[in-house]
Amino acid sequence: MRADARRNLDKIVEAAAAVMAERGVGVPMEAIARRAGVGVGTLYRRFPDRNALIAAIGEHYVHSLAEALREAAENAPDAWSGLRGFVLWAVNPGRAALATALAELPDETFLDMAEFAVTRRRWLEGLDELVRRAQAEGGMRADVDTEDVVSLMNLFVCHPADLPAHVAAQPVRFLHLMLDGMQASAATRLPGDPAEDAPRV
Amino acid sequence: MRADARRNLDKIVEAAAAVMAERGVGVPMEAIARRAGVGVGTLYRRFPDRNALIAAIGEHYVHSLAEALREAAENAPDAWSGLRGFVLWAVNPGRAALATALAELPDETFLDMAEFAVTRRRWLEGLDELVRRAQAEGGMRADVDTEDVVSLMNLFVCHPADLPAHVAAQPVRFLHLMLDGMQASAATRLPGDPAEDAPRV
DNA sequence: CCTAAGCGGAAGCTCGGATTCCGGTTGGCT
DNA sequence: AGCCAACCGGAATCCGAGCTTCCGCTTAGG
Repeated sequence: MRADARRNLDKIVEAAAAVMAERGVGVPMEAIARRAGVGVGTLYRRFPDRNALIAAIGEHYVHSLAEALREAAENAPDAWSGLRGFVLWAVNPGRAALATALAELPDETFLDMAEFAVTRRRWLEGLDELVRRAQAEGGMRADVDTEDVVSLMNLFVCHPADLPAHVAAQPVRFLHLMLDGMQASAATRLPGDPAEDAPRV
Repeated sequence: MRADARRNLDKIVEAAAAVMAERGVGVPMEAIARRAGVGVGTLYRRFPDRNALIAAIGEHYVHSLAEALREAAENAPDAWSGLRGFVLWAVNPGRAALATALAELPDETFLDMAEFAVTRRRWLEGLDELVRRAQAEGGMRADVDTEDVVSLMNLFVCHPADLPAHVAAQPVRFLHLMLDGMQASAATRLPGDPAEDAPRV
């Protein structure tokens, strides 16, 4: 692989991550190419379709998530503030924002990316562990689960262009509100609790 | 206007509200026509473009919001639970969900709908009043404002199809989380507070 | 200096969705 | 009952955004 080709590849992945974070995963290929400063031809030579591109970005993304999570879990004074800090970091619009798109990608896309799947699973497990710990320590309400946390992240992260203007302007503000709602001290009864909402026979 | 034409008009508005609530404001005109059980031709005869349709729905919508707000404000035991009840009601996916689309409509659209603008303003004022009251009574944290509440509603309401699957499946759950975060008892420091975040000179 | 790898971006294609239009239908008045 | 203007449905047409290909030109690297 020639040196310039290599450089372009990096520029493309970086640009795609940025543009998709800004305008959603469905952004025109040409917009990505333009941002990367290359022609669409170059883009297509490297990535036969959008999914390949998403998968490539996802790989970077998940790695950085895993890294940040590890760091948060280790350095925070307690599990809940670690979790809070991690989510705030991860949703920063500057980071690539692809969790939902990744989740929706057909499995075939990852055929030759075994390592990626492993990292992803490990990340989810790490998050789950941190959540449980935060709950055990009493910082986080017990009726919220890991999947809720992931959804919360996705809510702000996946289609920034479609968010109401005020939310898009300061997503961090709303993130704080949500996180505050996840605190143990905020707990009210949440719907969807199987024990409570089961149909009475 | 012939009686059947009148009936169709109502069916169209109702269908459009439902379909847009489900699939976003950009949903194909044909989908609306199908749901209403009429041909696209009929749709276009009544509403020259999408905006006219949105405005028509918006009128209904705002009226029902205003009504619900009034009721909540009067009947709830305290302002905060009234506000909470109102938001939970308003975000119910069964209701028309158009606030964002309405806000983004060009002003020309409302040229011959003076009454609508009035209702809308009055609704906003009522909401604002309820918020202030909830804060004064100590039920709601003071660093959240009316605009935040509106944005929160929009967040769940505007493009349901684009929400992460888990959120879409039980939006009420996330709504509760957000509302819990708005309770006075949940308050942590929120970013975006001008007094605190002003650049230090 | 040579050549194969690599590049850019115009051209053509696809397809979802908007919009038109007209032959057939029907409400409602006489 | 009979008439006709209002109204309807939906096939046909139009349109443009975005995808994908392809080839003549450029350049890295030996």
